[in-house]
Amino acid sequence: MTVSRVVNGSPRVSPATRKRVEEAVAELGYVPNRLARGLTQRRTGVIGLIVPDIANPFYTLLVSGVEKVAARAGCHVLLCNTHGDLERERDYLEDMVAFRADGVLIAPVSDRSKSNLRTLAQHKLPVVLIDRTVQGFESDLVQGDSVTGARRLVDHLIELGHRDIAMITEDPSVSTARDRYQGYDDALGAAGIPVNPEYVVPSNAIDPEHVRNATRRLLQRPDRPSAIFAVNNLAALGVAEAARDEGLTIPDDLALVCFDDIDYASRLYPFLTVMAQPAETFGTIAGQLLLDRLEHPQGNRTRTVVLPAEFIVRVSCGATRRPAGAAP
Amino acid sequence: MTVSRVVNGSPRVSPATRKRVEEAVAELGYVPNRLARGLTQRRTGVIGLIVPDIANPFYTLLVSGVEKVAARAGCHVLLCNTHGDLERERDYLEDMVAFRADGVLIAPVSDRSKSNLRTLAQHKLPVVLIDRTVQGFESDLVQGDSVTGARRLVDHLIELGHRDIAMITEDPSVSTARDRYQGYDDALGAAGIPVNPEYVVPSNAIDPEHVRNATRRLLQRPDRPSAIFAVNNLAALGVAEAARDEGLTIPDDLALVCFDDIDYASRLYPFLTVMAQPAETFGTIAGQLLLDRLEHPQGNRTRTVVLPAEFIVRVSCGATRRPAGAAP
DNA sequence: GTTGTTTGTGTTAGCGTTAACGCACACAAT
DNA sequence: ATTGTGTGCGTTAACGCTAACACAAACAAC
Repeated sequence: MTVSRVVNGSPRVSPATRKRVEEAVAELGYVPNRLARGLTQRRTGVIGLIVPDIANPFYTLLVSGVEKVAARAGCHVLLCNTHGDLERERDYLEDMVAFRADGVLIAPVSDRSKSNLRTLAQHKLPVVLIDRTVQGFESDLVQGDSVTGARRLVDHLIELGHRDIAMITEDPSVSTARDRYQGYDDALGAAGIPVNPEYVVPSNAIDPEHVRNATRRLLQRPDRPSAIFAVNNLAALGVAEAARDEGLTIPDDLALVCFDDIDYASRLYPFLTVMAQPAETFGTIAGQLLLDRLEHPQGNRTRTVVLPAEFIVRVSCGATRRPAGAAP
Repeated sequence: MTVSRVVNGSPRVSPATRKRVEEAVAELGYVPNRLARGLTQRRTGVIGLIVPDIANPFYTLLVSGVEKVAARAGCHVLLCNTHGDLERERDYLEDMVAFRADGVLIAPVSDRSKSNLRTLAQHKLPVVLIDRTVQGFESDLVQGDSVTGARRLVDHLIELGHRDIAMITEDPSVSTARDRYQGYDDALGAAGIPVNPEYVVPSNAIDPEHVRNATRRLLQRPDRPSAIFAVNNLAALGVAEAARDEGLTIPDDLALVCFDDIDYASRLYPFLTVMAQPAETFGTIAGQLLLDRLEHPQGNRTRTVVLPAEFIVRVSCGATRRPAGAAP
């Protein structure tokens, strides 16, 4: 018990005893067992972080942001990668309960994650949703403004003279895909361009190969579009590969814009015109919301933070002929 | 106890009892407490993963690989980001002991991580080093062949006619930096080119801004080099930015090669000539080594796996004028 | 009918902490 | 001298699980 008091810095220990304990701790290499501590305290200092794809630069930065605020608060991150798979998501969420994580940050697979999330609610684990909402599930939330962002991107294409604008999207059960389609639709509508259903290509945006194939088929059409709005960065990557496959040059033969930057790619060579979301900030804010809720568990009202995206014009949309001062 | 037997699938339970327990579990939403289980079993199913920079695409893919094999084995990953900071690394390692992680995968900061790692050895936590060795510390290890890879890259620059070849490197206490310098030195030596110490620029490769500034100074010299070998992908990124700052075009005014690909960047737009290491495989192999050691704790000999890198010629070295079929 | 063996279930103790309380001692106030 | 107030440290029990053993009942073997 006295050891516990020393380790936890309780003041009710005499300096002499404290010193003796500290010496013993140092000599024996004693490290307190946080499992045992978690059992008694009902607090583990672990938070779960669940994302569909760590390797997607958007989520990578998000993870990085979460880790940063967690570390600052003395918390640790259990990282889970669902690969967009609902079952894996369910298992991971149950695991978070089993490990008695203090809370969970999750970029859910889609609206169908709702039943998975109820497990958490049952066990009273605080949750913060990131990037994607889940219809019918209320909780703290950090998201971007997809409708406005998409509108802006497609408006830009229209201003450049494009009228045959396709969208590579993903399942409408994903809130961001829904919202971005809405922005696309709004932009076309405002310009008096009818939506061509053949130009709205559903795909699996988590997998660039899938996008690549879907886009190739689109580009092989006799009435192929002159511009493409990709629902996110990895979809844009698939489009770029498909264009190369088809011998088309971006932006000369095909304009391309998308949501989410691929920052290292853009810094290396400023190619993609994007709505860049502050991915790391998504993570830090979400982390703070969760930590805050851990400190004030009584707080009842759910909070929503909407982060603005930044419109960055580079080469792929065709607005500029080449990147300033760059190769090749 | 009977519940425990049902949950763990022990055969010594009657079907009737098993059914009753399962029904109760479902109805109550009971989820076994893994902290308590960890306490009795001395096994948590958690492995620690410690890297210097999650956001570096190399480590991101590595993390992804580790998570994949861990998940397959029913293990979970505690993710730690040291930002190349020795103290943070020490704290994290101690935390891994505190959480009674079953083992640790670590890409250490440098040779100076040795004392940090001894904490683990004391507590008999299995360790697998990834990417970087630590002088004087024996353990399982997964690494690339940096000497050969660097030699190949610099040989390539020499074949293209370059003689004024600089290297952006990092602290020689980092094994990969040491090895890659060795390859650079070997290549120049074999070509009879003396090493110009002014061309060997030490930098902090974890921070592209730092590299950028160091490279700008290098490029402002009257005898600026015609080619640069960057110790890794993020260093190359700093070089690319510095070149843009100085109004130089890559590869026309400056050739650039580096270790480690930035895969999404390269797929979007094939720019960098690199030695591409199989980053995800680093993670999966390391994970397998650790899991194997968890199953066979008696195993004594440490194992070393060396993974080959792939030499990929793209635009930045100047060997080709433009990427096949791509823009702009 | 005695002696094993197997099967299903219960009991006890212990994993390493800490919350909550207990108690001796010192020191001050009445 | 009595009462109160801290201070420093120890004891007990509990967190939720499982290893190890206990034991009754059923079933087989001699």
